[in-house]
Amino acid sequence: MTQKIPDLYQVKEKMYVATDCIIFGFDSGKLKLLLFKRLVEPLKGRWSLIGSFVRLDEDIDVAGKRVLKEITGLDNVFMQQLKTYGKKDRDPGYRCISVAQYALISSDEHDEDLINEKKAHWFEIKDLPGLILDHEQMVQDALEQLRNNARYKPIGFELLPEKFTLPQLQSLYEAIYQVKLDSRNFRKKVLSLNVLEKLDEKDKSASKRGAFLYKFDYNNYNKLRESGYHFVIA
Amino acid sequence: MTQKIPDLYQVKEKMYVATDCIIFGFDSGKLKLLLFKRLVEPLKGRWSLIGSFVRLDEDIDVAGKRVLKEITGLDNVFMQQLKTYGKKDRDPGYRCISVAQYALISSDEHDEDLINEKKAHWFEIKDLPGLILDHEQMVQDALEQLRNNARYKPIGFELLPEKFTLPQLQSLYEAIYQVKLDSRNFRKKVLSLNVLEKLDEKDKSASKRGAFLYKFDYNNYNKLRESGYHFVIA
DNA sequence: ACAAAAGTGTTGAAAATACACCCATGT
DNA sequence: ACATGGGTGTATTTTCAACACTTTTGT
Repeated sequence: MTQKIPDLYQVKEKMYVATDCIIFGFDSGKLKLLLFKRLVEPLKGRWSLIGSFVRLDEDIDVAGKRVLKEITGLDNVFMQQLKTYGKKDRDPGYRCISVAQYALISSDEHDEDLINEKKAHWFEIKDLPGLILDHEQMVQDALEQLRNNARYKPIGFELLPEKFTLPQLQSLYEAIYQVKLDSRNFRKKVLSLNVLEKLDEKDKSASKRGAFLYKFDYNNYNKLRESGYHFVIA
Repeated sequence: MTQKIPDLYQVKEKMYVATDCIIFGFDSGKLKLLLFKRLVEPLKGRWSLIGSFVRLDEDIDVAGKRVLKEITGLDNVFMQQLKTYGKKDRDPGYRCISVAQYALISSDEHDEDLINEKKAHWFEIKDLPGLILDHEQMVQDALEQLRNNARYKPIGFELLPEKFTLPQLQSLYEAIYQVKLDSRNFRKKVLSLNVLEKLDEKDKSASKRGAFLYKFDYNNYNKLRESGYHFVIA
């Protein structure tokens, strides 16, 4: 039989490649999502994720960071690729695939003026408006991945400021998983992991007594990982 | 201040979009990967994953299935998107991003002639040759995801024939995680999940006594999932 | 003095681990 | 009869889950 070079090596068609950002924040005990009112046709005026085409000379993850910077003013944000959406008819205009990436930002940090200017709005996760195209699917998938990952990696910490209190951390996990946790068991479990460093300061913004602040200890976390341990909160 | 529509809505450049397939198999107690000797320049003769450009009128996941079919002759294979590789210089020739997908196939099924014809070869996971471009990274990432997923979802079963024995299943998990498991504890745990249906047949290919065959029970598994259970083996 | 959130221990149940021998069968 | 892999039970340790009161401090 003759050896035919398969067709697949030859078909070379180009497509539009975009990235969309699912931006999670945490504020007042609520898990939130940053959404945008589209300023341009088509679908002008509808809520959507923020996205951009990826430039020819730009890494995809860099494109995500660029978008995030343009919107929030933030650099150095935790961002992770979620999934690529590539149904041939997902965008009615032209063939465009989208690499969705999700970001976790601590909501005390972003630039509010910038967000207002871009007609963006923080929505509670339980109360999202309808979104264009496959953006609702993206959000569902991102939530699922966030929940999976927050169980075994400390990415939940990315949603908090550098220094945070245990009640804040607990409330974050409660918001992510939509459950109520017992504070005694929660503290026991978290502290037993030895990945939190207790500081000598207190945060008094949430109570008169004040709660001790902690920092996440990446060194200890990495040691823990290497020894094959699984990080399970909640 | 004037509201400027951000640049990002306007840059529209097209790129090549490819998909690469990480094909896992399980055979003789070893976890294996199907690799290909490249038939075309550039990098002709080097080992690589098998891939293809995605066609303009083709969903990305469909492209993956097409590639898999061309190589193994198999339809209806478990396949899952891994990650999109989009560094701007990942391919030296032109800007090309690749959506990596991984497949799990039960090694008794594929078409050997087809594989020979395509100059493909099954490599043990512990003994892989060097690969082109970022394909080694893809394989590492796929392994990590396989290990993560096999812990909480029954995807390990995809690597076995429809009917399999408990010693086979145990050996599969041992191959995935590179550990030795205690057969009593393993059986206890797996059977306690109630997702296996014991058949009245035995497989005598591995021992004189023969081992009972089991089938995976998707109904019970789905019930289990809905009740929020986490599937943890090993 | 009181309201409001922070912090703290114990007990019982359940799950995970460690561990060694008999069984069935083909040769 | 023996070699080979299949199959089984129990005791110990560890982890998880349930549960309520005292402390601190600003008003």
